[in-house]
Amino acid sequence: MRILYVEDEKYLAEAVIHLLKKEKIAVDWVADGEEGLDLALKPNYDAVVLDIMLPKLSGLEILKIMRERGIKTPVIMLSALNEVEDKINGLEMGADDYLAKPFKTAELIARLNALVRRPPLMDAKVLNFEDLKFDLTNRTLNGVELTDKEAGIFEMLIKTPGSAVTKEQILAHVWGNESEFEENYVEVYISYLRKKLKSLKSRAEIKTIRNLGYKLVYV
Amino acid sequence: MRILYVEDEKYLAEAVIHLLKKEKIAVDWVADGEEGLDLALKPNYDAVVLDIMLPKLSGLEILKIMRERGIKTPVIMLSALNEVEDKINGLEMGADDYLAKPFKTAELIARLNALVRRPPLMDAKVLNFEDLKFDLTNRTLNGVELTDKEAGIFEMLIKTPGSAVTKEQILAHVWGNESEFEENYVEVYISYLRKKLKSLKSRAEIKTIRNLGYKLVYV
DNA sequence: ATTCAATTTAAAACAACCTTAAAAGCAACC
DNA sequence: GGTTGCTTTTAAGGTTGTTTTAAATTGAAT
Repeated sequence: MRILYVEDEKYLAEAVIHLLKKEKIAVDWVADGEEGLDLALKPNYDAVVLDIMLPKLSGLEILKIMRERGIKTPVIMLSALNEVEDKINGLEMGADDYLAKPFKTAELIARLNALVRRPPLMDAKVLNFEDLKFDLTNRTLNGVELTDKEAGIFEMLIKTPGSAVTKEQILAHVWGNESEFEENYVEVYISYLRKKLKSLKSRAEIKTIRNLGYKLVYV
Repeated sequence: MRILYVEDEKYLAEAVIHLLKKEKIAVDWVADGEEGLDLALKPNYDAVVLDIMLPKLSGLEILKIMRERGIKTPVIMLSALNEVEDKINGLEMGADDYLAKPFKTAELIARLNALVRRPPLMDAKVLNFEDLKFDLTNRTLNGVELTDKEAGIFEMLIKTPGSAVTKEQILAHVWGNESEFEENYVEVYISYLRKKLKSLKSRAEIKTIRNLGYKLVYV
């Protein structure tokens, strides 16, 4: 699960992020409303957590614009000390849940899981495509092991067989916010994945769509 | 058997825990409702014992949220002095049993055992995997003795042969609530277990899956 | 033909993991 | 009650596999 967390209190954010990571929840964190809005408008997240009091643009405004643009990503609002009015405003504007500060991170995790409708832990998932069987718990593809990043990318490809995934989506999902050389990361790992697919003698392969991205196809 | 016990009366809790330990029941104890909820939402327990009157979040609320989230761990409710209404509420909300305070710890033990459907004592359980025979009652693996922690970890591995167990799952199951250095505990004990497996000349071994966990495999 | 995107490789940097040993904790025994 | 022996925790250094970086090569499009 990947979420966007817009929060201006640095220390709080760091603490929360640390705990979310332990739950295998990847977090993109930004500290002001404008940046938050930019990221929230991209369809890269399973959920968005918005503080209300923020520099430049409040959480409520972000939410409002998101919904106006038709972005349906689930949103959890955070606000200090039970400001009831905010709560009402938030829920009316289309927030999916609400959490009063201070909150327990575990409570946030629980609500995130509920929102993303994923049972709290463990699910021995296996994804199939033609002659491929991708086991998420063991991170193996037809028996051969994949590394973290390989698995992250392959999961995206096999979940949308036939339709393309952009490099930006891959970067966002597997790496989060990063700096230089980003696109090459994906290229490198696509190369590794192709090598592994070939070693499996699978008839599936990763097809490049120039200037767009990649997709998994069956030849 | 591992249980979660949420109780704000410290001295009562200590007394009860002491007696449960004698029965080989491992107990995680927390004193307030919020912490209780956090832990109750994880699938780490064979049963949960909830006092009703608690700071921050009542036992009934914890139970309610647990069931909403689909957590099916058996729950025993505790409440002072036959508050009949609480009893009814509790059972309606999905509690599995109910005990009025003050109670005899032996009574609690009996109900826990009943709930976990395990005959009061003795069960000569033996888990097998390829050339390994792990005897839970005297904690021996092909004859060699394992310590508490070694056995706790090995049990998890041998119960899910072929699929990986994460360090977090191991920590939760074998240690419960803990603080610093946690991950290293697991690493140290995996190392000990490997040493013992080698001394047995078993063809089974513990495989590391980087960034994910461990699994038992046969070479 | 030239340019820009994508591929591939290999080395360096990094983080996860392993191992060991000593310290601390605990329980059994005299 | 202190000694003994065993388990668990703490800590640090070494090892290995993964990820990042970078640069050279290939391939597609105008």
